Amino acid sequence: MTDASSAVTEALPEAGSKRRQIRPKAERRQQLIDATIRCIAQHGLSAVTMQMVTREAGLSVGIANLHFESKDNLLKETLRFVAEEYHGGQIDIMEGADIPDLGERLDALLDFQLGRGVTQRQKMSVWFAYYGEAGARPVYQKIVSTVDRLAAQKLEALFTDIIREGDYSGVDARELATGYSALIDGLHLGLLVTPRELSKRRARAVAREFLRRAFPQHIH
Amino acid sequence: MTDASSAVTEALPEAGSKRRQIRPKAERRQQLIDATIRCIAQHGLSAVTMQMVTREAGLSVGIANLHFESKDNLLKETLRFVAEEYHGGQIDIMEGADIPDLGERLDALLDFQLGRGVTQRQKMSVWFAYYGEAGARPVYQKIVSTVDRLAAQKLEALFTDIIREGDYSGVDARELATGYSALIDGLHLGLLVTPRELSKRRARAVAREFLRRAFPQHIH
DNA sequence: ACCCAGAATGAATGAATGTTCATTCTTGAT
DNA sequence: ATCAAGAATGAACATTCATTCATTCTGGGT
Repeated sequence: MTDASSAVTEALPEAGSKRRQIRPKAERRQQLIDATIRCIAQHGLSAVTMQMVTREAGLSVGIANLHFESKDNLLKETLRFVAEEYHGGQIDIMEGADIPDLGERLDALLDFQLGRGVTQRQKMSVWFAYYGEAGARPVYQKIVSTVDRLAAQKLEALFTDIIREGDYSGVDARELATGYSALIDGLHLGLLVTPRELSKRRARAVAREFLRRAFPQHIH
Repeated sequence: MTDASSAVTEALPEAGSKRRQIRPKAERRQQLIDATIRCIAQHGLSAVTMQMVTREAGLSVGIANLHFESKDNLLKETLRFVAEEYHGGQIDIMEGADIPDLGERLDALLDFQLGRGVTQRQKMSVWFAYYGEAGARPVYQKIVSTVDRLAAQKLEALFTDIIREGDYSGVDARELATGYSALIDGLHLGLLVTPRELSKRRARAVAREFLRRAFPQHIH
């Protein structure tokens, strides 16, 4: 994937560095997308303005319409980035030839899904902000559906392998994959909306228990 | 709870009935909340305007600020209504002395959670639109948390009873309740965002399988 | 040293939105 | 029949926001 941490060679944003910098298109795009993510997380999707985003990025308002054609497009591209980052990470692990043991691979998947990177408030906020609008905006539905379908297929394939290896009976890989995906989504929701009631530790325990119940030989 | 179907004695909205009607405060409030729900579902939370809502309700723009002080407040009260309707319905069933058999009570709960009333696109859209903003708006978090906590307690109590009755071992009621709640939330998300991939029928099958795995004697 | 393609800026513009309030209208009590 | 309380209206206002574009500035090529 593209490098998420964009501010590598960039000077510190402080110290009145008002000097205008010219950077390649791709870098500016990522810079604006990152700023958009932070703004959505902090203020909510419905409160995000172009001025807010460009100020967060340390740029002028005109630049956003230069690299993206409109606010709508910037939001769309931001969703695409988050969706691909999340699902791409999942898929990498599920395909993961680097982890031959299937049980360990499951563990790695769970770690990714409920670990530091994904469950950061920022990313979760963005994720569900778009879900909230998805009912009214087919564009968002399509973006999420596309990456989601691929991830679902990979998960089903992984479950199928595990079922074969463990000789589990009476288990439908497809149904189980649907359930597991829904469970993870629901736990993310809980972490976002009621962090007092649901700790990250407990969320992992719950997800792990779900897997253990289905694949007792592979988990623990 | 308050009567959700408000338009009982109201005349048909058609036929140029431009005559001004004076109605009690509570009725107008509900009328506006209902209109808000429809608007959020159709256009998305971030696109909802006061003009849109009042037109949908067949009223003038001034009326909204008469009964609610502001748009913010109208949205807040709408969330409160949806949250209480959903969680209230759940709690009624879980406490339900009218269904003595615990297995049947579980079934009734599942029917409610994934049945017609709740999974209507309208209600789901509203639900997740607010979840999306919850990260940035503590008010929303608080409203949802309050009702959510009570429902979680009732569910845990029900699971505890079932575990005792079925003599199930190695099952933690609290953890299982967290998992089941998360699963239902995740299935709602799936139904909203990827209705093509997840049918209502399959969502119910998945949830049912989760319960059957935990309480085999009580489900089927 | 010079130049210019195009990256970056931000004041200006016009459209949209939340809120107000002077006015009109309805209804139930007298 | 009359009246007052207050419910309902919608034009007007002030604000905010997305978008534009004339202008400025930068950095690599010559």
